[in-house]
Amino acid sequence: MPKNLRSGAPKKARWTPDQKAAAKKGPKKAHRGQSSTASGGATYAARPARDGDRRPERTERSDRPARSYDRSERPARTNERSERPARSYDRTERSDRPARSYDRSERPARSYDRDDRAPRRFDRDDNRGPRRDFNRDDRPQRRDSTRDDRPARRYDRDENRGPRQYNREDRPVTSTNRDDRPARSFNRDERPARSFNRDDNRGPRREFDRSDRPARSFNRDDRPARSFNRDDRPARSFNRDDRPARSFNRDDRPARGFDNQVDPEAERMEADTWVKATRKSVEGPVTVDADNGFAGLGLTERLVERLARDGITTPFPIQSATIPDALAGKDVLGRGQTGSGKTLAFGLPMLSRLADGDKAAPRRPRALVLVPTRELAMQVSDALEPLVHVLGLRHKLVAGGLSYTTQINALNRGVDVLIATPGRLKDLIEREAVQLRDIQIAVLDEADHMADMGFMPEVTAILDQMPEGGQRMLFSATLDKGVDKLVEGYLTDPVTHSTDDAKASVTTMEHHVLLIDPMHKKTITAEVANREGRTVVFVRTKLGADRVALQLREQGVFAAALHGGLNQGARNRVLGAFRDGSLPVLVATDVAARGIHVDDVSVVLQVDPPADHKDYLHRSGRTARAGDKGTVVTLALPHQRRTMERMAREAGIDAMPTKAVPGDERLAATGAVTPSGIPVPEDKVRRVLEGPKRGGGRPSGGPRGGGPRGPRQGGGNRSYRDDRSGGSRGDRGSYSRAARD
DNA sequence: AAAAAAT
Repeated sequence: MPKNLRSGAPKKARWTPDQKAAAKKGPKKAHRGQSSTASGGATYAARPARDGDRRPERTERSDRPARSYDRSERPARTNERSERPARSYDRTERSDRPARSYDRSERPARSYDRDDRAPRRFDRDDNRGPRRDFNRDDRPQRRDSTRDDRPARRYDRDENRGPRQYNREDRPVTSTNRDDRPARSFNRDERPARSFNRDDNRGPRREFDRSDRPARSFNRDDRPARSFNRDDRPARSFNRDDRPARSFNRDDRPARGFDNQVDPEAERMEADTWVKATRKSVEGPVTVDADNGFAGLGLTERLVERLARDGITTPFPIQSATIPDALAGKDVLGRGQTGSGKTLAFGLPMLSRLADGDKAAPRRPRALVLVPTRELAMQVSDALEPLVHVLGLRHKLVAGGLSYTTQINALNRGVDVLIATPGRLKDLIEREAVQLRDIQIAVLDEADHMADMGFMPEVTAILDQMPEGGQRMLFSATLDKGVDKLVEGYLTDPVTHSTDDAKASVTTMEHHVLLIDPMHKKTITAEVANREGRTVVFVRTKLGADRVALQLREQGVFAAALHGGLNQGARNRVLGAFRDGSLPVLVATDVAARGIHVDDVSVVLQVDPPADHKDYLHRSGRTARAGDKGTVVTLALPHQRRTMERMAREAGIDAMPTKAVPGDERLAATGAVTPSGIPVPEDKVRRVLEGPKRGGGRPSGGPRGGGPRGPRQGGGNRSYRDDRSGGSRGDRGSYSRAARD
């Protein structure tokens, strides 16, 4: 019997010794005499028979014909099910009941069979064989054999017992078949007694069920209602709201829809960016001024000009340091946090070098940029887009959550620069959609993250596919063991350039570590997050992100979660809403800790402390970008104080933990405002985060539309990336600031 | 723990 996962304690505990005794003396027992638990009997006693109970029918076994007749008339199959105990009874091997559900799960068609059961019942009593034949249309061999095959069947049952329960719980497919499955399997597990009861005392068991589990009996009788309930389930409905396509996906495994479902919108947004960038690149003539800092670095003139068109004329330190060496084809080890301008630091020389060579052969890209998250990949792709284009090169973003087709097609046409996350790239390599033997330049961005245990095997597998002697550039915030290994294994005489020291060097950033009582965490989180401007709230887990976002909304702070458990479309929408200002608070896992660029994040609030000082710096790097001011607030529970002190030391920040309570002036000093307490209406959340309308809406969706794109679309595709062109910062283009990361 | 591929 599986452990009772949900309730924590076995239901058995509820039975008094008297009840147990009663159970043992139960009527059914009398003729069965082998109930393995007392539960059925006990519950039986507890509940009087109802009109709806099948008992009477059952009792009347003798008039089987009549019965089968009744059965056929019975609309709900469920009822029949409950009668099954009789069946198990026939089978000497009761113990195998679980096996039965196992079979079920294996036979999707089963639900259909169910409707057919009425006849089956009939058969059952008299002639087992026939009945069975009827039900199992799909098993020819069985059909002809009647009694002979019975043993075999039992055998199966026994064997499958364990598996079956397992399947029930875990298999999405199951739920797909039956609307009520999830609830059901749940219940099953909770009621150990049930399977036992089944055999012996059908009636009792049933009563037990009914009285004990109102919801269930309700659902059973009334299936439609149940499916309805399904929609109400929080986690689920959340997803649903996000993804118009979801109902469509429903047939798929939930996990899949949730995780890596290819989102058409994500695809379209990708295409959209491309169009926009292309349009921008053909605006009026530009002159490269004499004081253009990029002019003297040796880059192809077209690139310098293209940058100037977007007002980018002064290289960041890491750029001026790295570019000459990178242009010379040397291996480069760049140390610097995101925000220091890494994308252009490797992107410009890479493209400049590629500009001269032959075009890429089909499926054989010439350069590879490997990044740890999809968002980062998109950001890099966007940043390089205009530059790639101006050189007449081609690039492609290859990452999970996007369709294989476009990626494979692009690769077939030939791609010069591949921007990829490791998983999908490896997948495509295995599918022979791409090979890396022509890679001349490889870049590892956020290498310290890529060197994580989880990433490392894939990363090295990919690196091993590339020819030796190619140029490798590796950018990392730190040089710890993992990165060291990459450097030793894959870089040759690297030139190291570092702008900062993996320490907090940004002087415009303020750090606060607040020592708080656990009971105040929710309130304080809401206070700190509730302020003018954008706030990024970091939490440790995906579940935590959802939870904190919900709690914030309940307290009147408009927030939404961003994490890897969302499908790509939802990720894009959330990030887009945050970037365009319609969503003030982003609650994220570390998926957003690195590289993600959003302007004007005034506060980074770490509800859960980061894992280490590197993460601290990466997370805090979401604020105070490019000279802006920013505040980093970290909440620490008492037991986290020492860790936080150490981390602050390692990160080079000056912030001793100080106690804080809700309404603290210390919080107010950072701009915190006590939230209204009026929950943010869910439809507002939906409105802001919803995808393109389906059914009756514009064919290709809302404002991000797929229609002809004219200048009026200047603001364009906000949910895909930062696009503030035309704003106060001038028309610096899509890679204005993001590119400097 | 999260992220990164799905089947």
